[in-house]
Amino acid sequence: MPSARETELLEAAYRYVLTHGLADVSLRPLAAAIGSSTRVLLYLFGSKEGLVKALLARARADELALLADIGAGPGVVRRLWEWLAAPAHRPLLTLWLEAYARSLVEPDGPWAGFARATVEDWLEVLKTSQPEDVRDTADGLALRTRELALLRGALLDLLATGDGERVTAALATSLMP
Amino acid sequence: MPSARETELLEAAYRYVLTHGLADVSLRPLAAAIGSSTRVLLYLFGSKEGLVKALLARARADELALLADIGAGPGVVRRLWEWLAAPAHRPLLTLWLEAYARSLVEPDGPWAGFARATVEDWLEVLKTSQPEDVRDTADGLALRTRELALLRGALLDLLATGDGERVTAALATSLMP
DNA sequence: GCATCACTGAAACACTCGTGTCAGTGGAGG
DNA sequence: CCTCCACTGACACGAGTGTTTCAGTGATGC
Repeated sequence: MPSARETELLEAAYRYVLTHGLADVSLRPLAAAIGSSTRVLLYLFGSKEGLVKALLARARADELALLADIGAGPGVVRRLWEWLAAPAHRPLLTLWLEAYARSLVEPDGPWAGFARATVEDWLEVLKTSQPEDVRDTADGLALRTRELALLRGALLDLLATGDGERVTAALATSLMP
Repeated sequence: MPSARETELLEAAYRYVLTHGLADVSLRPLAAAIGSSTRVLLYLFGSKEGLVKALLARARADELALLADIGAGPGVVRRLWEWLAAPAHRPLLTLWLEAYARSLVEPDGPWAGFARATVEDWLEVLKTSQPEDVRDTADGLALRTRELALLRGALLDLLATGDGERVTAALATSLMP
């Protein structure tokens, strides 16, 4: 269990990487920005890898909190998209994509399994939102995989172009129950 | 116009980054792996940034060659997906995703505009594949944006899970003309 | 009062990084 | 032959990296 100071610094570091990216973060600038020192970060998190792992877990916690908040049932896709498209969430989602890509390129290290884990998290939510009688059928699996692909692909487009209008219009047919 | 030696080394470096990733490549290991030296890479490409830019352009050339090859007309989505799902193309696509994410995190530098550029490239291909009477309508734009999202989201899933069967099944309804 | 413990500061270590300097190669053209 | 020019090797420079060592703090609990 983390100490008070540890969660405090983790929170500050999390805010830092949301705007600076996680890929090429380095201890000294990070420590300076959050009013700490490399010595303390190393003391609390053991190593840089430990810190990155903690930050990734922190980001995942945000994601899981969202999924719990969204709930299940009809209209999930619409609610998920509304959340994804909100400008306030863009830094988090950019960070998410960064970690996703990284975990594919470098399957070892702190990133390991991140991409696969989020696919499964989301598929699970979509699954519990399906009517019971299709949940365990091949059609059900195909349908939620398709919904996930649509959301993620739309997100990619949105993050690159910022054109929320066009992308939301493209999803419109899926957003009507 | 690049010299013979330059394109030769670029090709070798391209093969290297396809397996090692582009994000944290460094000159010395790269030079050693392709039988060159940092001195020569710097001489030919001016700087590391120049080299990265050349590599990014090289990857994009692969992508554009594909798009030209696929052609236009009915069945594009199916043909595009067949190409995306081919295991042989996975390194290229992982590299593509890496560059995509990077260009969002770090809008300056050699990566600039990569994400936006590929969105436009692909939308263009999908557009010329649409029947003329919808090409310039709002519906046409929404439809191809949707197709692109589906393809890209499916690709994300595939790269993370490797589960080509499930993802292809999810796309099935879109793959039938 | 004293020991314990979480935390912190300063400085150093052993790297790796991109890049610059200076000196050559070898072959092609005059 | 001699000159030019694309290319290459060896090495050093300054900056930045994660990590370690050593030496403290200040508060808490006995």
